[in-house]
Amino acid sequence: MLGRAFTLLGAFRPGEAEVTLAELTRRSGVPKPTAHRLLGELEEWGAVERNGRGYRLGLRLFELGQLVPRQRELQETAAPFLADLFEATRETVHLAVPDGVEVVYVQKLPASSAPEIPSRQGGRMPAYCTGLGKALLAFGPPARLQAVLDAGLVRRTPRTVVAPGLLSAELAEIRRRGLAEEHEESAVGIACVAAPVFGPGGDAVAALSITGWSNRLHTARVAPAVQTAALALSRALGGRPPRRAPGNSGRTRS
Amino acid sequence: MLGRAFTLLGAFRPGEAEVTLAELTRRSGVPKPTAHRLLGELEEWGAVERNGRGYRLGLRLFELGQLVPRQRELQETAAPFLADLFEATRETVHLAVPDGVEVVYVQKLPASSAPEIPSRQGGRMPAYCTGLGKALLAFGPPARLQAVLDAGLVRRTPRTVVAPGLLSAELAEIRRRGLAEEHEESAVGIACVAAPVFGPGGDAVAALSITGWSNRLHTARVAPAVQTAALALSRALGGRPPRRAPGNSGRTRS
DNA sequence: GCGTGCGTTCCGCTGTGCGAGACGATGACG
DNA sequence: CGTCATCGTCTCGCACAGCGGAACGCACGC
Repeated sequence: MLGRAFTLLGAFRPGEAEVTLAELTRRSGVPKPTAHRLLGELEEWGAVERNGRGYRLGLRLFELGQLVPRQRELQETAAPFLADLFEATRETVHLAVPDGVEVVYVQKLPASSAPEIPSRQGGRMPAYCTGLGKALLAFGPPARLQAVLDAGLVRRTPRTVVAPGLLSAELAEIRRRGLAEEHEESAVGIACVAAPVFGPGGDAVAALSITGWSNRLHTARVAPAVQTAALALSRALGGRPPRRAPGNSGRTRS
Repeated sequence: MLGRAFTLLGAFRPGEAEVTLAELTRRSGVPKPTAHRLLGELEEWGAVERNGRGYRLGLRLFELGQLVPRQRELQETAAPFLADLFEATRETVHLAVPDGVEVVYVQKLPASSAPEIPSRQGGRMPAYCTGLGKALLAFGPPARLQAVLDAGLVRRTPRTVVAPGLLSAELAEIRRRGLAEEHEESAVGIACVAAPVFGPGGDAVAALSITGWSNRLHTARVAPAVQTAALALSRALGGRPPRRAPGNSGRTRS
């Protein structure tokens, strides 16, 4: 029963004002009388709201969602750093956390001149083809990358990297630089610079980025600001970057 | 069963990292084996996450919460206006919507020099003793005010208005000015200026405010900025303020 | 060792959840 | 207008899903 209810909740889509009972039944496969009954209970609790024939997700879910520690703690600590980065660059700022083989956007500060970026606060994107995701893969536990490779790499644009060897090599380079870039791998016209944010455990627990038009974003110009903000946020979270392997010939950053 | 699950979800509190099964049982009254079973199902779905003996709300609820039309549509439209107001005043900015006899905070941009304000994004406060709530009562359907009066007015600070007649008179004044103020009615040391935000239907669908220390906030200085932002947001939402009653002797604002 | 509290599992039983079908309302179309 | 399709709402027999007291092993403090 609980699964059925959540299946119904999962049938609501971004950007929709309202959905009818019939449409929810079609999407979820829950029979109409059952869906009708469950929606009635969900409505009692505030998880859905009803307007005539239309249902929409209810405010109670927003309230619950704001209690989620994984986003709340991060968002509270990160807010000033993100605001600073937004003000310094005037480009769209993102903050995301890893979840399975994807990233979940915890915060998005959209720039007014921003391109149509397929990200959304509370939304998900595959990790392997986003700057944020690659930063998280490069500095996360190896099992995270393995899960991504096991799940398979799917081409989303002509520039998506779908060869496991190429991705691994890119992640190694990201580890050397401490920065990830994205050039139209997840969406045409979009570029991004992302840096990992470290928690007390030593792995990247989040990543933050600047996103803009690929033919306009000066990645070299914004990269130091992104990394600065990420390092500052890492410190505020009680984390710090891992030690560089001694044999690395990476450039000195002292 | 669904009610039980939601009761368990409702037992999580703001600011907690994790809660044990035993504590959830104590708070919710759901017997331990039942709670254990339900939490297991909630975990499968991502609504809760587990770490040893600790449970916490899961990312899936954050994702769902970000789909809620009532906050999403408002937040997307309001974000630039709120950011402008924050930058212009450098004080804490709030945006809230009405729900029953309370306001729910949709967005909060905290100022670094802000007092300890008992508000929280996704949190609730009574309407009758908050600037935001009073703005919503003054410009909302009369049934909303009636529900508040029926529920009763409870003193929270020495300055809380608990006489229905005084509250109604204050709301009439707010309707004349188009602005609400709060002086330590919800929390000691806190002052606030709030303005209603109108939707296409003519009633206030939200309110926005500036909040600060009561002995430091120049309400007269920030009030025009608050009202400007609220009127701009109203226009962006396809709404506008109601006509002034012809018999009113309020000051002309042409 | 003992006591307390924890999370996990079991299993008989019952009442809750289920949904095909029926029904009235609505809207589009000829 | 009549017909058809789709909508949301309700019914009710029944079976099985949900329930939770009790038991158990583990951890911790005295």
